[in-house]
Amino acid sequence: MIKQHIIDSLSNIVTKYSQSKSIIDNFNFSVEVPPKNINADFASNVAMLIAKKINMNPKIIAQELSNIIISNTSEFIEKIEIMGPGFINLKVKNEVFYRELKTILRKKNKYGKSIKNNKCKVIIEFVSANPTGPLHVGHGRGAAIGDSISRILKHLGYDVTKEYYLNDVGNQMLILAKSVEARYKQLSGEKIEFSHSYYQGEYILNIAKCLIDEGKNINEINFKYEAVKRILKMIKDDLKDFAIKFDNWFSESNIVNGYGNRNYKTEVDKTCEYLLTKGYAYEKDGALWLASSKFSDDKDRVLRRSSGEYTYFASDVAYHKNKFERGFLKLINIWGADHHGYIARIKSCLRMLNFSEEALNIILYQLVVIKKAGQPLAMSTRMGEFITLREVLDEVGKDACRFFFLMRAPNSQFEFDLDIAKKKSVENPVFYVQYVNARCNSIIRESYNRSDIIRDVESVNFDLLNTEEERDLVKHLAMFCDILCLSEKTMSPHHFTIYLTELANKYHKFYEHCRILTADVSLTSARLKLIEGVMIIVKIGLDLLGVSTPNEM
RNA sequence: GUCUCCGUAGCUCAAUUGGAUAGAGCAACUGCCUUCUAAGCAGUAGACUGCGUGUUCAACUCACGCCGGGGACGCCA
Repeated sequence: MIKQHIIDSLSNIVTKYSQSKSIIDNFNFSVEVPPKNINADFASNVAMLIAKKINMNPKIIAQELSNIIISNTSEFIEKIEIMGPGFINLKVKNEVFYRELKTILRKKNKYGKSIKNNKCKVIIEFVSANPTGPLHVGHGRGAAIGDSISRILKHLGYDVTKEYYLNDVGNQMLILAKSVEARYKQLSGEKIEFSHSYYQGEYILNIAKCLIDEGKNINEINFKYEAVKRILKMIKDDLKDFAIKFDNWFSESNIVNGYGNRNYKTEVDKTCEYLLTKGYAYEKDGALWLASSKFSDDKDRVLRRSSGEYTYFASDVAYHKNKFERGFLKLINIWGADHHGYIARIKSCLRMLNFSEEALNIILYQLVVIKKAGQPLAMSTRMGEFITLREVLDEVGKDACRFFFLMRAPNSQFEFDLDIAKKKSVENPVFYVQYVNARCNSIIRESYNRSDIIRDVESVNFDLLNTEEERDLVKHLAMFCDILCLSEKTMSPHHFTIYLTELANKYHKFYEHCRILTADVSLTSARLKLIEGVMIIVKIGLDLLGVSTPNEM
């Protein structure tokens, strides 16, 4: 957390400085890594912000500030320069970075763990695909994002629960049951038409075949039960091979039908009653309406249909209420962008129920466009036209697939060109990063043939790591925790794929320029420690993405 | 029509949330393996950041308006 340390030190200085100018403002200034052409480790824009406030020349302010900085932070700042319109550029002493490297080596895979010291209970809900068909690539993206965010939050110290919300009630279940039943009858020789409103996918046919093979009488078969059971098995298998494990599977039928006792009021009953008594809901045309337009929604929504059945929306509201009641202080939902119109509705409802709407954090990911033979494919579960996650997993493997999904910010839509993914699988960026670990490992193994190496962290002379490549690499390692915090702030794991690719690039450069195993024992020992540090960070980083680190490639 | 997201190199995407000369990978071209893994490194080429106006010391980033693409607007889930 070198950057954070600099921010803290600067804050103190700025506060005193502005008091001397009788300004009250804590200036939301930045400390960033400057562009390559600038010979500094960090740069701050604080002088320009102050200058604007009191209408003075930013360079003069920068000069005054830097005098104070240099006399207060001499233990870690080596040099200050004022450049451009008034940037304060800081060169940090090498030993500061070496100290951070030592911390990495001491803490190993616990490095960066719980730096936020926040044990807040968080529930993150993702995938939640309807059990009417196998997972497609869109679900895969949501799965990769959700799982990676939970890993990041866990590493930061949060108490995270991963949950899958299972929509196992409603119309779609009826259609599913009928679809399987129709296929079953066709296979049994009945000449019936297969409605275009049924699920067209081949998996429906396969389920029907299985049922035939089991030889049960048609009257004994509960088609809905059999279909959901089998599809759920497919989904769970796919997730398992995608290295995703949920802590909890939450069934919508619990909310709608209760937990078994039919006479008992269900959660959705209670939620709707509450809204009714508070005047947030009203009856009209035989249906129960939510007055969501009084909040941030653009119109009112039906909670209970005139048929007496609850809408999906009603059970979803009760479900979110249930999450709060289970004691979660922070709710994260990973939704496909097609749900965006839903946010205003659910948030306005949470306010009516007296829950904090800020506690609900919804991350939308743009849908994946699949391209095959240069043509974008239309996706529709019902038509059976979709690329399954399974297909992509089989083609490119779990690691490449996850890394690929996580290279983009959730909010940017991207094209998944299947032909490229298949053909270029070996040149996927994930291998570039994994290769770092394989190369490091090979050297470490080789080093065990020598008895003169200094293995103790405290006895190694890190000052010997003084080439440009080494300093660059150590500096990049020291940025790890900042990326961790950034990923939390933006709720996006893609910063890590970028960070790791850059780290790999710096490592490979180092590898080309610096021979590690040489006759110089002190230098060899220091470089081996640097390699160990790289391996630790690559391992933690890839772990946060759910990608493995093979020792040999 | 209303809302929303996106538009950056030939392609797929970044840009530390307003910072300095906009970066990677793939594709193309040129070099580098009898020493720790060439799934690598070095180099060349490739960008009017869709268009326009504005805000300011500073705009890919913010505001407004166009153009183009995705998505959402059910008593479906």
